[in-house]
Amino acid sequence: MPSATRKPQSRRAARREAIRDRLLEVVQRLLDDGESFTEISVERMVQEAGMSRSTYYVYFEDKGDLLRAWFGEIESEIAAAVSGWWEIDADSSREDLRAALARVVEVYHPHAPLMAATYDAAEYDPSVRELVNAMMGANIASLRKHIRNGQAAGFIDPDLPPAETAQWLTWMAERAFHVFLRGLRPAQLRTQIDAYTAIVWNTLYAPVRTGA
Amino acid sequence: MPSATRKPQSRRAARREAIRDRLLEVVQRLLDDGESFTEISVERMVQEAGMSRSTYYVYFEDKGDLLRAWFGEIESEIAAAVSGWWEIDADSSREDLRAALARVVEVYHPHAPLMAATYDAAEYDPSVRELVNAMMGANIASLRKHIRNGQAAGFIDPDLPPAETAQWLTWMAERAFHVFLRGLRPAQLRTQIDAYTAIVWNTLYAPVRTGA
DNA sequence: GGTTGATCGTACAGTATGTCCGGACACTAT
DNA sequence: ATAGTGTCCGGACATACTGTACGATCAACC
Repeated sequence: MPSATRKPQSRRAARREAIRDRLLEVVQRLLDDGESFTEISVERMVQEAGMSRSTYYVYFEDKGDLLRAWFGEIESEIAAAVSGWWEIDADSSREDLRAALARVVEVYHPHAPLMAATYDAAEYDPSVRELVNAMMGANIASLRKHIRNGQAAGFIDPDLPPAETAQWLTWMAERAFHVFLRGLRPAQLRTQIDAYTAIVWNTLYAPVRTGA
Repeated sequence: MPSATRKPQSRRAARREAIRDRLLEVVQRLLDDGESFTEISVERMVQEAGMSRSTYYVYFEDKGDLLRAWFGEIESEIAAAVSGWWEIDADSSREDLRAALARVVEVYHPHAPLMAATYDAAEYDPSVRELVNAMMGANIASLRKHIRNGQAAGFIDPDLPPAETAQWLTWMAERAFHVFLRGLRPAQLRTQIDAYTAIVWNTLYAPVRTGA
């Protein structure tokens, strides 16, 4: 009998992580082959990972649980990358912005397929939807705050409506990351980052620079 | 017996349209209640429209066929609205741009729920996916051409990479229309159109104006 | 050698999709 | 009136996927 003090949860949690990673690898591969998460059945997933379906349901509540387990871990990594943007201020150059946005793209890029799967699953799985909405909400709120600060400090176009502009720009990035940056080779990202930088720079920061 | 010269297809086609509209009304209502198209079963749809499930399959191939039938008709309406944007040139004011974009938003807005459903169904229905990709591709190509023309004519920032910028801006609009403009009352659209105009104006046209 | 934990196979209920068919009903031409 | 035609309904069916349950198996470990 295992002692009551030795928590039995930790072994199980570790096992869950191992299985999760094994499955995510399979899912990633199937996604790269052009299938959507909705089209991938648990049976298929589990079979290609060499595991029985019943084992899956030992560790995961349902199909979406796999993505939820992954999302929780990745979220902070993304948030850390994005936070570099908020350090842009009156003293920053366009190159500084480019570096900050490039970092976001580069951190996001390897996770694009699974991220897209998560946004896909959000369409029919309410608990995934909640996660996704929370993340987007947080990102939008951060950018809105940055815009407000920048307007107060005079380095962001004062004519922009902060909340709405934050919404448009944040969702723009979301689509870009999931739809057309996905699958690009790192070298091909350069021009995409150029375009992203140009849009953000021209929209937010350029108007008050050329004017000054 | 109906004469062989009197095409029996026309009656059927008309009937199909009538049924399609009846069903789309139901779907629209369910979507407005916060459900996603994936979550709505044919059974439910058909039942709330007071029709049998077998009748549905007389007129439609599968679940996605309903959306495909609708999408074909609506596409040209959208395309017509967007084409106003391409008339912006060196002589146009920011107000002209705003009017053009406002028209796009206003034409799109009432169709937002069904459009979102179509983009949702694209995740698991390949033939819907094809339609959606074709439309986005066409829109992106139009904007890319506009950017190229504008750069040649000197009224659009020459530093922008045309293809990539077109991609980012087009997908930005897609998300906006489907995700957060959806459900807004017409009066609430004003500030959103302001933000949209500001982003497009600052990105494309403003840089070469303040500079000149 | 017996206990434990992890996994497997299988079976089951529930739900959805798409197909098929027989019957009911109305309209219409003869 | 009646037979043909178009339209719809209800139900049955095959298939597929989800999530749950349970007994069997196998390896590790005291």
